[in-house]
Amino acid sequence: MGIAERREREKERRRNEIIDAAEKVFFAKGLANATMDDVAEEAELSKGTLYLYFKNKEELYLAINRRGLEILEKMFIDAAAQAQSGLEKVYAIGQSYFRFQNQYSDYFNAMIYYESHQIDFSEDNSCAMACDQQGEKTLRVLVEAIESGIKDGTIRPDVEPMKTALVLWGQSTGIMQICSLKGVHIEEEHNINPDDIIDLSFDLIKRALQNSKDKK
Amino acid sequence: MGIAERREREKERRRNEIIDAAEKVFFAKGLANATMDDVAEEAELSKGTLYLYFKNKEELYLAINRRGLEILEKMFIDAAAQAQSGLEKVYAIGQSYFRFQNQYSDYFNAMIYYESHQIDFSEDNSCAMACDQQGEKTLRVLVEAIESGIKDGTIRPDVEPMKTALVLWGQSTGIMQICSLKGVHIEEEHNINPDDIIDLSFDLIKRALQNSKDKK
DNA sequence: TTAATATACTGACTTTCAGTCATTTATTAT
DNA sequence: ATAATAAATGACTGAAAGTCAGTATATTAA
Repeated sequence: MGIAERREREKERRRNEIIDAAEKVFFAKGLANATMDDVAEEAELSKGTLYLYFKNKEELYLAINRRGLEILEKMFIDAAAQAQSGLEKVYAIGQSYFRFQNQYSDYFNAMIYYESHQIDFSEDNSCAMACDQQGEKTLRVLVEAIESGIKDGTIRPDVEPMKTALVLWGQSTGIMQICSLKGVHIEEEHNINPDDIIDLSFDLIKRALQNSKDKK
Repeated sequence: MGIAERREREKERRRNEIIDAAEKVFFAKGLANATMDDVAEEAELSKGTLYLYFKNKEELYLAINRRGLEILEKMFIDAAAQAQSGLEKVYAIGQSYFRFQNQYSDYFNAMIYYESHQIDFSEDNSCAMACDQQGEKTLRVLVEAIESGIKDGTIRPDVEPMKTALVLWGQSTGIMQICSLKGVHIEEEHNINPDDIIDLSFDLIKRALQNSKDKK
């Protein structure tokens, strides 16, 4: 009897429909200004039903963030595949992160939320845990790029891949967070193009990682 | 008649008392879990009075952040004064930022809030504007350290001080944000000490900035 | 076919809290 | 003393997250 299975599928579909609706509403109004009633209306469901599928507003928002992290992972994989050397892979991943921030700015905002709040990664916050896992997967692409760079000699052999990946992730996120939120302000105040800041950031990282003993 | 002046002084004192109370409450409970009624009680004032002194809850929190940025500026100045070369000054400023994050973690959390939210820097958000100005002052210490490094030859002459300062600020904030919020989690999951991540981050920055043509 | 059971959904209700404002209290000027 | 001004109050309002007793729909058993 496939009834239980069908029910499971329908439940999953409904769950995704709710996330779709939540994206529309949260992306249009911003998390703080959007209400669960707004989402319920967009999803053509009652508010109570939302809470059957998601523990609370934050969990729903984290479900959106998970989708963003999945997109980002794919972009990282593509970027790494395109590049030749390990160092170039790392650089290409950085560039793809930058593209993500531009093309999927709403998902990027969800990521800023995720990265700048104390999230409780416990059993009953399934979306938080899913974000954590997807984040690990996404980061692993960068770790592997660094490892390949050490192997092919383009990256200094004395860096620890995991630690370094965490540093690059944190640094890049920090830079793009500033440019995303305060970019206009920086432009007005200092006549500096935020994109230049991001370029410079990646340039500094490249210099810091490259193996000076690499034979060209 | 010094009555108006005395009134002004008393107003300023009361304002500071409110910020003191807000620090106690917000630092103990966190911004989201603290209420304006809590602050009012701690300040031994009615809630209405708080709104005579601060436009809203966010502005009050930003008043706290301004204090944090003032402390940070002093720490930057001290750090830079202690170091010899420009490059060392930059490194020392980074270290002092790290110390700030440890010693004043509550102020640092206020900074995370400030850096990760879309703040409206308009006329009638005086605390937001004050944060912006104080932020500029604090950043200027770093800009000057970079300039002195270019002058004394320890930092590559081809970096633009303001742009570079913004990059270092964003990168360092990003790293410390992660370590502050997800540090325990990183430690558990990867057996990596968050402090090592921060060390590595500063090491990479140093390598990226140093002038290879510097005669020792 | 119908009754019993299980599952999915609803929306009115509760609670909490930011922000307001008519009123009161305190201070200064006449 | 009294009027005028400034400072402070706290009950009230509106908004929104989250709950839950009740309704509707689908499935199974008799």
